[in-house]
Amino acid sequence: MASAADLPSGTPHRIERQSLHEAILTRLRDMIIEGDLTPGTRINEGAIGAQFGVSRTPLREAIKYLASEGLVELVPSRGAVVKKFTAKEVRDMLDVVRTLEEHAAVSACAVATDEAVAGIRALHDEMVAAYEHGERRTYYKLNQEIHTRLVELADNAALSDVHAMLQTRLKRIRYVGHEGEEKWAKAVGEHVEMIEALEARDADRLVDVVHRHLTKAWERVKDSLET
Amino acid sequence: MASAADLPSGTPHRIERQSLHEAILTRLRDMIIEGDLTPGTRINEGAIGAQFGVSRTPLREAIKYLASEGLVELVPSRGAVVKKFTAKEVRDMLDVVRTLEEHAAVSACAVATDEAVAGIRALHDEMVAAYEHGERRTYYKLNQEIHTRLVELADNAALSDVHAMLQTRLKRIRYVGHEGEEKWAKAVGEHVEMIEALEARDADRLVDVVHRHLTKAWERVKDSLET
DNA sequence: GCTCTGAATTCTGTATGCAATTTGGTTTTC
DNA sequence: GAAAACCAAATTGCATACAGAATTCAGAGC
Repeated sequence: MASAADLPSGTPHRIERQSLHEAILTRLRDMIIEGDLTPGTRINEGAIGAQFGVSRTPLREAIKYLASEGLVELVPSRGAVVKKFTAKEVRDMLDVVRTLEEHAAVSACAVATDEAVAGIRALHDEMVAAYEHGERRTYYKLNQEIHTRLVELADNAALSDVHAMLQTRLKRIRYVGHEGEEKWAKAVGEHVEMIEALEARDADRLVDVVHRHLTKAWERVKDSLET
Repeated sequence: MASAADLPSGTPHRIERQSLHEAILTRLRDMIIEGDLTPGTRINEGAIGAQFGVSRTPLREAIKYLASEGLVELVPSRGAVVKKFTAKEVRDMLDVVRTLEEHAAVSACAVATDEAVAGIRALHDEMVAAYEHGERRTYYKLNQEIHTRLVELADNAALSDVHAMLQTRLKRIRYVGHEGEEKWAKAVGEHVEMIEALEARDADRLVDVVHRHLTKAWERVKDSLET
């Protein structure tokens, strides 16, 4: 740790050993997204706290944060429950995500630097490689990352914020939503169109592709919701 | 309170006496919005806790919730600081709000019930009355409420969520942004157009008005930000 | 056998206590 | 006189403690 003290005083990033409630937050969120805590489950503070080896205090703080993110619901005197989303709610979320990404697409074509676009191209190529090797998990992660990056290109913090929030709520659902081979192929095709439109800074075309891509995203997941 | 127990078992709203951290949350948020806690201020848990007459535990929980809402920033080992927004951030937020309200406008014209529209008309008339009496505070509150209701007409929970979040972040800024007489008059004029387009279910016109209204909203507040 | 009742248990909500880090001011040093 | 070093007070972060509400389960009554 001595090296940190040696750095010049105005260093951009500090050491910041993350606090416990922050670590718990990440872990809890992952548990919800990956399905360890299924929707409708009550979060037992004692049990989770024991499992994590922490007291209930920072755990409760993390839960409050998750509540504001919309991943859990706070029920008075009954603690927190993992939020269950109806098919309509998922559709509505995708609707908003689509609107946000379309908006981002327009801004991105206007302000994105070549380096930033090249960064997304790199991720895209990686993703296509993952697709060709049938690595769904890697594909999924890169896919998410590409959409996040596209929004970040717009250089609008508020836009990134709300997009990330909805993306987080949807992660669990889209994570489960494994599409069949031919649907998967089409999704990849749309992504190819996206990156091409972006590289050409063709806003109209990019908006169009994003629109189609997210409209289909709903079709891809909706079947897994009708239980 | 006995009447509650007598209600049939599946009653829509329970008694729900709100918990302390929830009450604190509302109070803290109001303090930030109304300027009692100015941007950049560190939130001293001991002091605020004493002022509210509560311990630090529920207070800290409320702070975590506010952090996720984006009203405060969590600095490791140094607590929470009231978030300071740059002019660009405000502009970006208004940009997203505009996009969201335009989207809401389209949906609203398609699915809104006559009663819901009538409800907004009532608020609108009240707001105009407040304007004519020069009651800026009442006007401001009704104005906010109308925009919230318009978004709610779209019947999209995610849309309402993210809109409310940005609206909350902007409240303090727009609260301060007192416009001059003629700008105020124009804002009211835009609102008249909005309610008329809505009552006519004229989506194109409504989108257009909303677009102009929120573009001007930026012009109305931007001067107060260049300090 | 089923429902209702009530005590025992579990769990949440809040307060308090303690260790570790930060902060502000004073002294020391060059 | 300015900067570095240090010490004391204040403050955050987390754990523990305790009261009150909710849940569970056993037994009584029908």
